[in-house]
Amino acid sequence: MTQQKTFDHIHCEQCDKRGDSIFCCMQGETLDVISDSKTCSIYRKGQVLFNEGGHPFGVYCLNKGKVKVSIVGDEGKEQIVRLAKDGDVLGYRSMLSSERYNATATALEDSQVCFIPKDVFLSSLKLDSTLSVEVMKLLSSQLKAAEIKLTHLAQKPVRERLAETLLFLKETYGYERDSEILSVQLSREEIANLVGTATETAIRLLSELNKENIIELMGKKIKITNIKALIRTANLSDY
Amino acid sequence: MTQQKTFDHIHCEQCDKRGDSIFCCMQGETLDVISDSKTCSIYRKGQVLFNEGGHPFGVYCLNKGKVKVSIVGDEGKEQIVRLAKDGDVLGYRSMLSSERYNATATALEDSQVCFIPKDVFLSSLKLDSTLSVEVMKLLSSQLKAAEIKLTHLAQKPVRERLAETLLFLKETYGYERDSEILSVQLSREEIANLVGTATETAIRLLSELNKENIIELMGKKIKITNIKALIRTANLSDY
DNA sequence: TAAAATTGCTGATAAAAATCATGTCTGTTA
DNA sequence: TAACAGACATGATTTTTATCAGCAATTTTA
Repeated sequence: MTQQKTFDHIHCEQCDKRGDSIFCCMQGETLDVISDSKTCSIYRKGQVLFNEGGHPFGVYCLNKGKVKVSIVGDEGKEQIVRLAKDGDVLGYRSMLSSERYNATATALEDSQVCFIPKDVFLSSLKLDSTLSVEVMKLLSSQLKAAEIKLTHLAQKPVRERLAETLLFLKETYGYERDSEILSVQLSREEIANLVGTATETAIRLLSELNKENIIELMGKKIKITNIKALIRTANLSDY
Repeated sequence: MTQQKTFDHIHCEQCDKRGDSIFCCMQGETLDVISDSKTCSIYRKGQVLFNEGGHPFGVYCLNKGKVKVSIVGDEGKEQIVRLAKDGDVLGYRSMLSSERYNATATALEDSQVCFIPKDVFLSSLKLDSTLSVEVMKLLSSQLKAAEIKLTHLAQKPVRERLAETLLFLKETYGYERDSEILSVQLSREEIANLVGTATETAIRLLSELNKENIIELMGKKIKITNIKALIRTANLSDY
């Protein structure tokens, strides 16, 4: 394993990302134990936090950065199942059920990641029932999201799913400051693997949306020029 | 609401389905409270346990029977996201996050269902940490299953997914006794909504598998005559 | 910085799947 | 039991999407 560069620890209590995370309701001693036992490192773009099939030794807390979580299908093709942002916790699921990882987590850009050892996390789970509740809520919302995504994959055409994916990227990571440019940069292949289609199809439909002045393509950067039209092409029942 | 027929309560401690359920590790007083507060009713085939959009008032424990859990897509088409069998618990997820149901649960055959009121379940969750752990494990495994299903929907052709679905039905509900006939009877439309395809496509591919002597169609009954060939057409990496 | 490799783009074609249309079979009900 | 509705089946057609191929642009690396 390559040596990870570390970054300055701050106490979890001071972490401004904690409010949105599963650690939001924790305090005092239990939080101290977690804070003291964590190690914080920087993952460069493309580096892997953990690998499908590997054994979990703890949970990863994304302090700052962007991470994709993906599964490799039977034909070797990547499917991105989730995107993680600041404050998100990764790799806890396999740990709960003492299984190997069934997904791979890869940094989409240079990211600061805290690692909490397995035994510390599990004992915190026993000691602090608010943590259990938060974990259950998180799992619930992820399950809900997965089932909706599954339904859309089964029922919606690629163009609608692509539009939906772009909106999802906006929801998740937002815009670059003072612009309508998405603040994630994904390759066309990654966009396709998020949408669930062939790379060429994704490229083609992106340039279609470009021609229709719904988005503007600037290399890897994507600007959403007409979000209303994008929502319309996503054809969502809610929104 | 129609009056449900009830069936004889037995104490949860005596329930032989409990071993496989999230209540497996519970005992003593906490289990008594659950057992005393539950109501047990019979849902006839086609009856709905709970509806997408409705408010959860408790959890459903399937004592005996078969239930489908489905989401209605934006175009009004049903997508079956899960199948429940004896011992499975339903509707706990929306309750945990105090949301409305985001799926509908419908009896596939006459089923005995126990209902545990919300407050009782939630307080048990606080009192008994083994229950929390089991809920987390259950959510984890369902999330894993959903992500795999999602990946297959994105990447595998319908024929493979249909074969996979038939194998899944066998895993979940097994055969009728002394035969290779699946013990669930679904309409062709339901099979299609499980596979994620058009009804005609499902019908066509079923009769293809029939012609190839991999399965045998007997009305709604499906006999798996060559499971090895079925596994091969499912084209799974594991298995 | 030049060469190589990867990524992005576009057109042509093929394959897969959905849709439309029609007819048959099944079970239900008047 | 006739007739009706609903489910099932199958053919024809259209639409959607994937695949293949070739080239341009960009990025990486020597």
